[in-house]
Amino acid sequence: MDTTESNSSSHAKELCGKEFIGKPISYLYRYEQIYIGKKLEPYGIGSGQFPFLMRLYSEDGINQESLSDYLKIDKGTTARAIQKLVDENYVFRQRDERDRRSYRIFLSEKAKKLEPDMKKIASEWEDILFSSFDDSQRKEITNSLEIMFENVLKIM
Amino acid sequence: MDTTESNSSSHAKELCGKEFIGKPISYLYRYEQIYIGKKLEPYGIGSGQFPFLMRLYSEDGINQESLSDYLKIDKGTTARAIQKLVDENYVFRQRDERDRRSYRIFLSEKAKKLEPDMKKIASEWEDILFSSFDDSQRKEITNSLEIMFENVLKIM
DNA sequence: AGGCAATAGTTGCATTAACAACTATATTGG
DNA sequence: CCAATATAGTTGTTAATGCAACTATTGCCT
Repeated sequence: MDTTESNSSSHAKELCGKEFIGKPISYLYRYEQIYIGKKLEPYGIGSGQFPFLMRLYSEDGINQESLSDYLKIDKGTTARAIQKLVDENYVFRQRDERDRRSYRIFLSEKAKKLEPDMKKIASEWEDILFSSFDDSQRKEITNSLEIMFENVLKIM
Repeated sequence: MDTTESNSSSHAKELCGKEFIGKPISYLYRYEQIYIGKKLEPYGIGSGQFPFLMRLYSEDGINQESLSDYLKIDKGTTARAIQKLVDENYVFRQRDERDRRSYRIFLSEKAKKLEPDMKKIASEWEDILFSSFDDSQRKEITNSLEIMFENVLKIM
């Protein structure tokens, strides 16, 4: 990969010798979708529902707004993902009597039984990503990614 | 792919107390799409065309298969992205006379003039991601992400 | 030469996701 | 209390993307 790039700004210069960081991030996202999607096939759901399910394992009974806020996913996308989870009997909605605009989302028994399966899928994906790193590097990288996440949050 | 019980369950435990690595990766990908998409609006193209344009700045005249291979993006997606770039006069196709199945993709003068603009968009995004890191950490993180990319490549 | 597998590209279809406009409920300020 | 505003959720539209089926060309093998 020997490329000669013209660098007409100080910023462009940084990009010259190496990859754009967007490339591995895009790749890791897209292939996680494929990997998780395949693993979820036997369960009748898709990769788009996975983050919501994982979030509910941590905090059952929260509403769609909270899910959207936490995952930073559009509330329309959240509405449709939850609908699919309802259709497949992974969660059910319950009107919040304190605020009748919102629904609280609860895991079904079926979903609760599958929690170990779901967490195993997540951790196996992590094991692939980190297969060449030791636990200390793993922590370091995870931490760096979360800081980058915060850096973007600050300006969005 | 290693899916042994001991390995994954020990890591599944780690998943309990902290974030799934997929969360920041997904976020960084989705918000890059939004950020780049907005920056590209004045140019009449979308975030989906950006990686192809960037790749062509490094290696002009390659074919769609090479673009797909390098970016690890489906060839159907590549076909449609290149079509949009053709429609907006950023690139043109030229039949490869040595292999008439393929087209070589070349940057137009318009695209060449905009190379500094495009690289500036890319590097400004990187500056946001890395805003709390020094150059050495930046290199370290970039390198780690590329290794994770390779780790996934190995098994896909 | 003829046939068959591989390669390059296109297109239909499905999923994920953002954005915007909309409904319904809640809250706040006169 | 009512009007204006804010919040929770839904839905239509669009873009990016992967997969699979298809066409066309190439190259290999007997």
